[in-house]
Amino acid sequence: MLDIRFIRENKELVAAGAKKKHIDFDVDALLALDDKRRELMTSVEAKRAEQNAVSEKIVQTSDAAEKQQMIAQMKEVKDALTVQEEELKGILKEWQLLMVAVPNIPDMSVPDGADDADNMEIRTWGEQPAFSFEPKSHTDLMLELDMVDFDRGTKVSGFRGYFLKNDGVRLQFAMWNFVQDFFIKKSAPQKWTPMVVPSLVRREPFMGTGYLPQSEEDLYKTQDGEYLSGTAEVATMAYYMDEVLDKSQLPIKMLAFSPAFRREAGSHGKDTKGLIRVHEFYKLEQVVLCEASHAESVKYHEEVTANAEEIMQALGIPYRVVVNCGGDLGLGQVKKYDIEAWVPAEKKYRETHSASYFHDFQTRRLNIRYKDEDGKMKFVHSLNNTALSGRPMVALIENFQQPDGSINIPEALVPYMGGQTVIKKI
RNA sequence: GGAGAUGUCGAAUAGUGGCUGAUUUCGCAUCUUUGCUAAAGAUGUAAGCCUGAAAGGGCUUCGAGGGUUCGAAUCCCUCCAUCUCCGCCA
Repeated sequence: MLDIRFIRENKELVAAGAKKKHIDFDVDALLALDDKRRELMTSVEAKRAEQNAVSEKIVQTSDAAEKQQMIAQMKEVKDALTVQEEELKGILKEWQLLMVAVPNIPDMSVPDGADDADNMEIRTWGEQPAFSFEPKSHTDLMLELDMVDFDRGTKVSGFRGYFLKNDGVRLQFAMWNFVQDFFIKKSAPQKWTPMVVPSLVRREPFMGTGYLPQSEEDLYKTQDGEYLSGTAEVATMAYYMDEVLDKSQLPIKMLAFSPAFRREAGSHGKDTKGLIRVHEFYKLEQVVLCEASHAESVKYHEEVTANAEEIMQALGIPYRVVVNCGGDLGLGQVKKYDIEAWVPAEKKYRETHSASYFHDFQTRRLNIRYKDEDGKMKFVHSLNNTALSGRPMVALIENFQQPDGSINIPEALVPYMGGQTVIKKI
């Protein structure tokens, strides 16, 4: 959400931002409604002021007749007030709906474009492995090594269901532990706080982070009205919801682990095999809250991106970084980098990390503030990036496969695998 | 699942229809006194919105949302949270 006063004063900027994101939004319609809202509000408040003033007189008057007369007079004011309040309520509802639909303004450095095909590669790291044989997919490799069971996964859980097994489990846990230690070592000068956060989350945090109301169909919903979140970002961002932070606490860096659930409503035919696109997986997420400064946001955006790159480098997974174009940005995002790992069987880069910053778009909705030196309350800035999801393991398995179908363990993970250096058929 | 209790300004607390946007204590900030500290005293101590060049004025907020009333922290309803007891499950 943006500040209505900012929108009023910068309507061209807001309109241009929406256009760059390829989001239809009529700023003039919002501003017209806002004029109506303020006009009605002024009138309602004047009537309330009158009511308050006369109420005070009613108390002070001892003359019973005069009192009765004033009460009668106030009844009329109240009736008129009720009518206007109803009208205002309707307008406010409509206004709220438009307000949560206003897209945040993308950064100057975001390239133009309609969708992910227009994202711009800004750097690559690592060598795409040159295989002397036709590389297998992670699906085949894992099945042959008994690391996963999709058939029973589907039987038990339904479409896209899976069981991780044996070395699949050990490798996955090794990766969690490696990444967690990576951040613990990173915890100077500012501490990364490891957290395990809920996936079962109320509606408000989804509204606050910008996943609702726009993406309702992508979320699982319980019969009690909560939703299952697709990323730990939702609960982690809401941790400080409705709180006023001390400036000395900033930046707050959280490393949050949670299960992630995705309905994949719009991608029924895509990636139907393997672990690339599943309904349920686990995720470690970097979430940062910093002071309200563009420079700070940019600084930490680069930092959370660098963290993910360092992890990929330590694992030896070739990747590239793209800067997402306007059309591929979410409603609240100012700028986003995707890190995409090389997936040999597909001969493609596939997204493994998504680093974005939001300025105060999320924190305004979530009401997370701090008091600045000038004594003013400000909304903190927020940003996040994946630390590790299930996908890097897919890339790792395919990139490290050997002619005999075994998988070499990257050196960094060997200690986390109890000294094991290779996954092979026994 | 059943029964009951509670939710007030950073903390604790007063407050059962108008004189309460709200008592008191602590905390915190500034100032005074002081060789320094402590102690004492004085003053202040929310946020949001509307309006205004500003000064200022106004509105809203006592867990949240509705309702009753000319008027609600106070009465009624729903929800949320916490606590106690019972049941159920492990």
